[in-house]
Amino acid sequence: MPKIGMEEPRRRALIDATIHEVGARGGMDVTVGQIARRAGMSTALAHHYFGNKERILLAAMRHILSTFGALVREELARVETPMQRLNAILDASMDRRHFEPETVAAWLAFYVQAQQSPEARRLLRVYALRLHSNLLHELKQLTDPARAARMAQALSALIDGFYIRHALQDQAPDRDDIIDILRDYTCRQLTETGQP
Amino acid sequence: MPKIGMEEPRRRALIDATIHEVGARGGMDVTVGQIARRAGMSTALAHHYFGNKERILLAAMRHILSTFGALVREELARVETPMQRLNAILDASMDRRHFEPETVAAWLAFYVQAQQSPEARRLLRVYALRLHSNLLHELKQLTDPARAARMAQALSALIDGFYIRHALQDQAPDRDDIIDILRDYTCRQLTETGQP
Amino acid sequence: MPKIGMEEPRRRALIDATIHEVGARGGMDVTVGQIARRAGMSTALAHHYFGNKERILLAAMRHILSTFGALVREELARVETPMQRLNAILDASMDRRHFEPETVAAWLAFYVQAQQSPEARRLLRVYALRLHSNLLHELKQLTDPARAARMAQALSALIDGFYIRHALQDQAPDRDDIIDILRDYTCRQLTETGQP
Amino acid sequence: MPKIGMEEPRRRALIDATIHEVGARGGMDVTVGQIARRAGMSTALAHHYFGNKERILLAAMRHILSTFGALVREELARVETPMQRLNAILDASMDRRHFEPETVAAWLAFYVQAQQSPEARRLLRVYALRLHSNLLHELKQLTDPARAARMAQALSALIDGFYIRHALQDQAPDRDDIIDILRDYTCRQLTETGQP
DNA sequence: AATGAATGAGCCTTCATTCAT
DNA sequence: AATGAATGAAGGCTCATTCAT
Repeated sequence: MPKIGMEEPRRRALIDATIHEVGARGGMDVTVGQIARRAGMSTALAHHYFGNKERILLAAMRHILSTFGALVREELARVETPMQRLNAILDASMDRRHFEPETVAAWLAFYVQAQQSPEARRLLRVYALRLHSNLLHELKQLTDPARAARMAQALSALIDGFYIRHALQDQAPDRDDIIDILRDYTCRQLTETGQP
Repeated sequence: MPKIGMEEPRRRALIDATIHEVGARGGMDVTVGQIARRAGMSTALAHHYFGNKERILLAAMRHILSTFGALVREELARVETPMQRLNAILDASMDRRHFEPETVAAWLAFYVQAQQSPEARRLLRVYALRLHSNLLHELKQLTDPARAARMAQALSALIDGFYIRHALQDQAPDRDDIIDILRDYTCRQLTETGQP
Repeated sequence: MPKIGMEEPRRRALIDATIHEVGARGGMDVTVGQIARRAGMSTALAHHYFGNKERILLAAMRHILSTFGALVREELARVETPMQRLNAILDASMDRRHFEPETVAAWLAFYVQAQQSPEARRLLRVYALRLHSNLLHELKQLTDPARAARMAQALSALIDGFYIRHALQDQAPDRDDIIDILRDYTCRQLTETGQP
Repeated sequence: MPKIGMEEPRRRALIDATIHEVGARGGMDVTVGQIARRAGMSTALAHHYFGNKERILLAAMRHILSTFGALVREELARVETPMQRLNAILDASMDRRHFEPETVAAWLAFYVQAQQSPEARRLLRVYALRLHSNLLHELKQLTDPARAARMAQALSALIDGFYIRHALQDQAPDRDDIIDILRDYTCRQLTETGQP
């Protein structure tokens, strides 16, 4: 009985399965078979919908990044002042949902994948750039352009750094401590005390 | 051509080849064949010396981490005051040699590998712990324990964060800018303008 | 050419090919490639249906043993008296079909395999036990329990002994002579001329 | 320090190691490396002494068979009458030394090997022939030629059959029971009670 | 006499991908 | 829409054998 309009749910199921599987295995060395099985279909169908493995992986990556982007946008929509908006970005970046082990592992795996796949690289650049420009936009209203730029870079690095560390080390600070550190950093940078 | 005492040079050649190959391909999905070919020997010989692929990979990882550790120790040996030593750690962490594209790629790949291989995980933890305790040791002499702890975590994250970003994004700040940011961060943290 | 329901014929083809190949080569050192080629398919498909080499070999062994068992049962169904049934077992054991060189070689190879594979050992034990209990059941109705037991053991050993010798030596007696010897043995044992 | 006159002990060590290794692993799939290691030398040396693997295996087989032959000869030297000599052959064939698990396994493995290697086949034929003619020689003095021939075949088969069964099945009768069965068989055959 | 070094060939197994139904 | 069938290609690993010392 040929079902109709199955394309969307099937694609979703495959993307979800990919993220779970990549996360569970902790790397990109997942097989189409594993993904398809978890998604409850045959490998042939997976290929039917995505053409090849790389495209499945890219779709999953795109999904993770767009989820992240949506979350930031959502948080930003709620607040007004630059300082609030800055904090909103940081909060969103540290949202609990990103810290689910599977997501973290998938994220890290995609980082590596990006070195081999130009398209993955492009996607990651888009994410990095957007985070950077989001931060920069708010920071520019809070301090001079040079410092704003430097802070945006530092905050981005902190976010990625904590993220990656969280993926591997039990001794990494937990989410609340991280937010404290980020707030403390911005706070001190914005407090005008010229370095002697 | 001497036919004895080949073990050491062969192992070295394989380790170097592994790092280059992992770096060049940007991931752990290198074959023993590729490594062996680059090291100028047969795959059988590679297996003869290391037993299996994982052990080759781990040896390469161990080499990278110990190189990193040696560099830090070397820099630390040159200076005296806590502040100098702190800067020495940061400088060493940002040493140009770590930023050769192949090394960066290998480093990143090892991070992923660590999620699958307990031994890789252990190695990475050792590195992270050592960096952290090195930083902490100096920071404790410069500020109160709570802030020292927080700073050590932040600096570790910044280092890893910049490192990972450097691996992927052209727009990542260059080494000198990174050092500026790290210095600026520590400087501001250590300048007593306490938040109430 | 129908593309569904291929599993059964494929498995059969692989089992047959295994027996032929093991028989032709005279040992278990057959490769999956050889088996698959003879069965007219790729090695990948062989693995698809059986999982791994050992399972292919075990399936072949199981097939040989169950063929043997079926033959005995078939012969037994035809006759009535204990003596007839005893002879039926001996006849079936010496059936021409078991003496095809390939089957003999495969049989022998399985005996060796049994020393390494617990499952193979189990299968062979089941065969030996069944033969023994079949013999014993009839013999008990023809003589006292002690002698029945001893005869069952002797006949089993004779069957296996002739079988193995047939596999290797041209000078081994042929099937009819073997049957004569078996009959003569039972006959004399059952004729009451007790040793004092 | 080049040792001299090492050839003999080295060869012996390799032969012993082969038998142990084949017996321990229960098959001919032993590697030259395993044999050499157990014999306490390098694989290169093993090749130096025997040329190739097959020759090592054959030497081991030859050793087992000649040990068997020597034992029979030894036993035969001790007794006089045909009946005593017949029993001596049977006793020697069932000697405890043959039933050490390693020897049994090696024996069985050689049987299979014989299907692939003409030389192994030849060796085994020699053994079988010698056993047969030994038996025949004595039996001819105890009964008519036709029965003697038949008995020789039956006894050979019984010996091999019990041997092979012993290798695999716990339920096989032990050595003493086997000897009882063999004696009982000959006794009844030689007792003149014409079959009706 | 003895061995570490070295390799070519081969085997089992996996996997992405295609095809016919 | 969906899948079982099927495979080519490749990868990790083993091993008998050779060579130079």
